[in-house]
Amino acid sequence: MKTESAVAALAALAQDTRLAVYRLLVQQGPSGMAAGEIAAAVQTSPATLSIHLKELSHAGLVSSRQDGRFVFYAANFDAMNALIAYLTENCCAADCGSSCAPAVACKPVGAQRGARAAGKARRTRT
Amino acid sequence: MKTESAVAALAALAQDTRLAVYRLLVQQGPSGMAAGEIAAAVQTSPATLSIHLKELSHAGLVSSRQDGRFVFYAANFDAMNALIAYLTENCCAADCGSSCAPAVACKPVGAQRGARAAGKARRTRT
DNA sequence: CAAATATTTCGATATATATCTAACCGTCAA
DNA sequence: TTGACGGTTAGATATATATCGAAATATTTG
Repeated sequence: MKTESAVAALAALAQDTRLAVYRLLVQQGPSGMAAGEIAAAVQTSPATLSIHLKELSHAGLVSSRQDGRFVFYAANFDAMNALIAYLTENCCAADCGSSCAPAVACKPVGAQRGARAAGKARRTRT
Repeated sequence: MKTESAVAALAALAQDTRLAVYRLLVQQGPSGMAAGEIAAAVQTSPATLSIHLKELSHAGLVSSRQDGRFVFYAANFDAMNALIAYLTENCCAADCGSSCAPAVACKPVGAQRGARAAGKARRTRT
């Protein structure tokens, strides 16, 4: 993981609303949640939420999938694991007396990955 | 962990210089590193670094310890673990088909926290 | 005490971002 | 097609923050 990506991911999470949204999506699991439902849950206007979701998405932390007129967002667990690995990389390498436990974060076991295919929505534009 | 603390920690890490400093300290382990040495390593002016260290410290991510005219900073591993736990809390709780691996981050095993580790980092660069 | 070194604080400026209202685009149902 | 709903984008404003140079504080040394 590049520094750039890590900073983007951390910045995306370093905001009340976005952090609440992300944690909500983490709890929702791979099936995700519709934008409107998220907005209601975190009590934000749709416009503001949309910008926040865009930032989380741009940082790679969430994926979106269109379903009819709804847009479902889901946490991207791989991104979180990569971020944690980056943060704890070479932990205590300079301290000869210490050894470190490996970094492992939350990961859906046997997740139905297919749900990630966001781009396959319906054709737009008549 | 409170949302407030998590946002503070994430915001502290969401910046190039601070992220570099934090990762450096993670690699240094419990013995830590003097402020001036850190400044040299990340190529920042002492004044700017001081502000960044203050922010990391205020967020609970690093601890400081004065040794003569040096101030040693070290990563606070507990804070990182708490943050990761917070981010992955109740992972996939709403998705009955999934189960999640526990969140475990980098942690010095059998860390000699207050021990002699400090002395060896004592390098004055005149 | 005075000088030197290590670090922090201060004042100022430039840039980034969070939020709002209003308008716009895409999908569904008569 | 029209109308309604879900979601996104645009423009504007207010606040926060990253950086720098200079001065201040603290500790060791002469």
